[in-house]
Amino acid sequence: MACQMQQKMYSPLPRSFYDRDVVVVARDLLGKKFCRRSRQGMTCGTIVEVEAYRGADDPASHSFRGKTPRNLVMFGEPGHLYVYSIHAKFCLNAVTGPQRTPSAVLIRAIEPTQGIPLMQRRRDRTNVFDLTRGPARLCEAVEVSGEMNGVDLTIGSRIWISRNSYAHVKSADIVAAPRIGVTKARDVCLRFFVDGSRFVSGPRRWHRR
DNA sequence: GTTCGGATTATCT
DNA sequence: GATAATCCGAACC
Repeated sequence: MACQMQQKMYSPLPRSFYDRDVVVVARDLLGKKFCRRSRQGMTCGTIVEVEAYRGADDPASHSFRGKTPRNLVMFGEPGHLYVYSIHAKFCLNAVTGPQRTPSAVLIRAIEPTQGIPLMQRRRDRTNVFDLTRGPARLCEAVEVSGEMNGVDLTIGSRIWISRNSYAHVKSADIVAAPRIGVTKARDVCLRFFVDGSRFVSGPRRWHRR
């Protein structure tokens, strides 16, 4: 029985989860369990901060100027991992749908729940708040790099996202704010994070003017 | 082939 | 909060 429950908890979210509007998926990803199994061991955490990147209508999105070798995965099937490099670091996204729209959710921060010693070793940091706060820090902590670009998130072998019955995030607990680091479309609030979480990167409050 | 800038972070003050 | 470090992809020639 316990085994069955664990099986259900760890099973990856299905393709249909990702095959929806990118903003819906982004908000729905908050509170879900992010899982990464590597040769060194398991690292997991609760997703607390994300950003949505649309397609042709979003000048801040990589897919805004059409298909290139770099952003090819964004144009493909939803539910795949899109990894890109920036400033000599990596960031990881989940490709969303529907209708093959080139949209994706950037996962900016998780609250570590499993494999913390492994994360501390990879990051060369002991402070738990410095392990997975920020997209590039997260990638380093869970060992995701460019080689994993395009991996299917619905298989559940190396990397996946699952339901999390212990951390249900209500709509009222979600704060929307402008995306961090983007120079275009600054006025659009497509960054979402769990209100009150200490594991969120950047400003945790944002006042609408 | 060269230039340019970015969905960042660490390390200062 | 400001700045340097750092490297890859895209755009242009």
